[in-house]
Amino acid sequence: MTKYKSDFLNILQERGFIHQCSDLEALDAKLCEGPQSAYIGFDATAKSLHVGNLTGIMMLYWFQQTGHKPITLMGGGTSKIGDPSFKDEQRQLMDDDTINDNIENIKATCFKQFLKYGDGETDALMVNNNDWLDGLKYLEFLRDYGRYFTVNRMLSFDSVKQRLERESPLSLLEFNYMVMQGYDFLELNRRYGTLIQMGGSDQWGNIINGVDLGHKADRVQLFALTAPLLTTPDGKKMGKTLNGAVWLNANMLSPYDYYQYWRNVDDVMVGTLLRRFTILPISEIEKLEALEGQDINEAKKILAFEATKICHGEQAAKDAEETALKVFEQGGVGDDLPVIEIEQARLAAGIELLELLVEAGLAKSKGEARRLVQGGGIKRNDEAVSDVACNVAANDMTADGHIKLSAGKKRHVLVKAK
RNA sequence: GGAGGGGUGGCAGAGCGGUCAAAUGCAUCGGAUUGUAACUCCGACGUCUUCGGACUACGUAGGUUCAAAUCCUACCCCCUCCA
Repeated sequence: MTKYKSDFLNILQERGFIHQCSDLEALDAKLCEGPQSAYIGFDATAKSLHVGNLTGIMMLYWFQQTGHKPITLMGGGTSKIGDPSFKDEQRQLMDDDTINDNIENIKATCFKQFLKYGDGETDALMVNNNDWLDGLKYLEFLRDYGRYFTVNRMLSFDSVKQRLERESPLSLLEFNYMVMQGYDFLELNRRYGTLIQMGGSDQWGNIINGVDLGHKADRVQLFALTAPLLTTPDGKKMGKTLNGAVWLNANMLSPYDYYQYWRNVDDVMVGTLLRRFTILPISEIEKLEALEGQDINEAKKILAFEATKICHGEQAAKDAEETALKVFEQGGVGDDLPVIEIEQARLAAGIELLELLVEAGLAKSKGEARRLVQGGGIKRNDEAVSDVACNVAANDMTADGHIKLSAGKKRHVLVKAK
């Protein structure tokens, strides 16, 4: 294993964050000179980031921990046009208020746990590229910076090449994204002396554009540092649950579900994930990685706990862990299970099971609920239900004052009276 | 601008007048197995349903037919070749 002089690169190396770097040696030296600043760009199109963004956040975390200044760049300007890479979905134009609201939410629920913001030398900084992109003048921009981008070179980037090979259309707008991202880098360097941009390996081309631009326009050496993109063993992007993305915002995904996401990860991923998304000492991670067979569950519990703890706090992680223990190892219920409240009167009268399943969010439609029952996937108070037409009523209440409904082995909802 | 090919379910991709709610694969969800994993096997997979059916769907809008994803017309979009 290569040994670096800087703490930052050493940590990144041993935790598996280094994929490509424009000039590792020079960067290493630079990091030893004193506090540097590095940035990563994030999307501002939702109220929350998701686990797909976590790699970047952790890179910034370590960056700050090793005595440097992380900058979180929100793509407020670029969000206004919408990300064109999902060209099929009609992209709705987002207004400033929504975007700013998103940014505030993201800062409060996704960054604050990981990064310390402030005015100090190594305090994190939040910027919005709308600040400089919004006022750009097309002609001026083309004249001043457009000359540094050759189409020949832009065409050589993988992201572009793939699109051309697959014969899927690439709009000028999208083609311009890399130019704007490159410009962000230059701008940050001018404003804050930022020398480093990090990101996932898919961002390499975009980042390199900024590096080149810095070199050509201002004669500064900028650095690109990317992390390997995380994929599941079958090559898909990580971060999906039954309900969609794994959000970091507790209002969009409960800490318990967040915990469960990590708890249910593939065996082969555990080591990688522990290194990346926990801050446990490497020596401890190595011990966990050595576990085999059923014992891997222990490693997963620790992964889930640690990952939840960083994102949602220790108490939330403990609660999630406790609920998981009660539900899965003791077959009972826990406080963190989702609860749905039904009016006393309705409950007393009895509710059709299928209807209740839909209300509880365990099925999207009554048809689906029916199929679940027919397939033997529904349980009431841990007893399989086979009667499609049955009702749920007040007398199904357990002594604890709830009815436990389950769809499959992992989805449980508590029905309570209100 | 000219010639040709094509737009089908979350994706890929069959079907080319009735037996098509539409083959097959992937993805997804349940079940069995297990370790809240993976693999494998089985089942489900448009919406509603009094479980008999009903309704909505094959780019968009019309038309021909007892009957259309399938034929015709117009329009929109994509691709290839020529200019």
